[in-house]
Amino acid sequence: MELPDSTVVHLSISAVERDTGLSKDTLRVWERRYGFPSPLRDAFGERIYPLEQVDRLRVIRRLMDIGHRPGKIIGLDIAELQALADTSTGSLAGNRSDASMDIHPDVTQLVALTKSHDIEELRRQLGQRLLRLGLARFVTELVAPLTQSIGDAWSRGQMEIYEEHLYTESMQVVLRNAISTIPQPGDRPRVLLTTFPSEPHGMGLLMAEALLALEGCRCISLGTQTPIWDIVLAATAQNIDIVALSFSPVMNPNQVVDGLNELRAKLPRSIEIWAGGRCPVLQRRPPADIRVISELTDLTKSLSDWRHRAGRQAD
Amino acid sequence: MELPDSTVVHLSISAVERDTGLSKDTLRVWERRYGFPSPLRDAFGERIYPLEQVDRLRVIRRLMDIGHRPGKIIGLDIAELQALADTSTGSLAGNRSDASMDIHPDVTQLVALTKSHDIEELRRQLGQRLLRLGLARFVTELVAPLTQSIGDAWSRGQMEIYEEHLYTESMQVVLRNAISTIPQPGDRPRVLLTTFPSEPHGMGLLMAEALLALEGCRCISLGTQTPIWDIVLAATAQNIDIVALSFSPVMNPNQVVDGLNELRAKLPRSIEIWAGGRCPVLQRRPPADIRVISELTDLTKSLSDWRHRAGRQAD
DNA sequence: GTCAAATATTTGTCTATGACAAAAAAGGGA
DNA sequence: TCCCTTTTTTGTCATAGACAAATATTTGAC
Repeated sequence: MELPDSTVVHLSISAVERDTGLSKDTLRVWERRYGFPSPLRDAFGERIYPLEQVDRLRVIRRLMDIGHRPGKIIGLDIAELQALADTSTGSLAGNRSDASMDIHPDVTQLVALTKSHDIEELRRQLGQRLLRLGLARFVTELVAPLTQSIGDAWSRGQMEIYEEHLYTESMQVVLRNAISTIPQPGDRPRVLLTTFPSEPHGMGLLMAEALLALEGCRCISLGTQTPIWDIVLAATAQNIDIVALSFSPVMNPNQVVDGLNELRAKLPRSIEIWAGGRCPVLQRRPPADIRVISELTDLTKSLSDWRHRAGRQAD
Repeated sequence: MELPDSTVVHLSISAVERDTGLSKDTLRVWERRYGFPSPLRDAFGERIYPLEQVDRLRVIRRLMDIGHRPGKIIGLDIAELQALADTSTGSLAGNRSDASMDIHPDVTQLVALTKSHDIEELRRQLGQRLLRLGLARFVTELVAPLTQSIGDAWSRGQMEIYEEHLYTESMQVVLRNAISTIPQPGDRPRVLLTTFPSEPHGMGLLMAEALLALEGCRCISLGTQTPIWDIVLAATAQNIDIVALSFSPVMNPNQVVDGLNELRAKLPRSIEIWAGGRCPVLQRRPPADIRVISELTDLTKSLSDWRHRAGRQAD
């Protein structure tokens, strides 16, 4: 894969923030404390980061997402970082000590297919698996582990972001299609699905929507990135029973906890908040009065619990 | 619509940044210069913003998006701001002086339907319109003006963000479904569709994808928010002819221009960049070597131009 | 009067450095 | 091994000054 030689070899601090997800404050304080990154300065005394350093920052960022601490890894060079990425799995950082639920051969095959960039074939294969398994099993047994494998591969540097985007786009098409064919949706509970403003990943929402709709829930999806106040407005206006939120490992832990607390404070107690997704902080510091859904399979359990409670209240 | 009384009446500076889209730097410098916002301080001396001020900031932000300048409007109170929002249309700030292409009655009806929150009916109506008009006319004559009307209504404060999300979600379902039924996609040009990392709106992409696919393009969509470097990687790996980007008015003008220049520098000259969307800066300062698509209808024109050029080169 | 060039103002983002709370790691005893 | 306390790490907040780029205003020519 031959790439064009870039005339722009340096990035401004805001470009680096955009490309690495590290805030300007963090970039500056790292420079002060650890001596890395060590950007050059332009004619105005402003930081300009060589591409090489930006790449290293990206790798560091990925390692931090799976539990490494900056102070320990920031001094390592690219090769050492890569070695670390290869050895460490997502099982650092308090991920539930799953026996990694032995990976289905289909999953490895589909990961490989994603990397081959043959989108048509990928989409065809996904459609075929969907038909074979049925939507519920397709979601729990294939989509969930596959999405996680893709995420793991990315964090190990074995997959580019754009490849993840290609996968996500294909899978979304398949899932949305399947969801829209679910015959007559039920009436209760009314579930509002969305993510916080800093969470752009929508796969979790689609998986949840599929399972909930199959169980007869009325799902109202706002898509991704809804401001907290608007979640409150939507929940009250739509007479919602449950607000379901999805979090990916990339989300800033503080934003997760602060956001959930803020939302809990603003929503009436009668509306439940369910938080799902592979986000470490949900396990480590689960906020009060929030139901944390660790596994997709817990969703149906939580749902029958809700129906049980709702039934008793109605009596 | 009765809302819960919130126990949390103050927000931290990062929460305000998240909810208003104004950077921390901007919030602090406004306070220094204009005396607004004027947050209280918590026990640690950190800013805490009353909800009332956050609301005012949101209105100010909306007015700025349509061309007002902060210095002129920051002193106004909520009522005056609202009055301003009602009078000013999107025609400030160098929007092409369209005669607003007299609004189709369907559009006003569908805007009203969106505000009524009857999603099922909205989706049904959209599906019906699609069948009646055909996909191409549906996109150019209905989706485009409707989406703009929704955006205008939002910037006038007549529509909440969550209502916009409900609309977007419904329309996306309809459009994606329609796109997936387009029979056999053509082969060339190969078009990569995506947005920059700070642009979460995906409607423009879907509209473009629909029109391009109808014209026989091979569309490869990465969804929204792809890092620039990954756009480059994807374009080269997928043997792309045209990278099509979509921009909404909310995007920061600097990020638009800087991003386009960066992308242009990193992509081989043989790959074209097409930039579309109702983003004022695209008209005011169009970057060099980028094709700006002002109107959706220009898309087919640009496409035949491309085919003409490609044909000549092949000779 | 209109239009273009020159000047002035506005505005966002950058700089630097210090401080501190919350999270994580390490230490100490049952 | 587990729990509680102390220490270290780390991100984010604070202040305040600077300046370029964008926008508005004035000047001068026609």
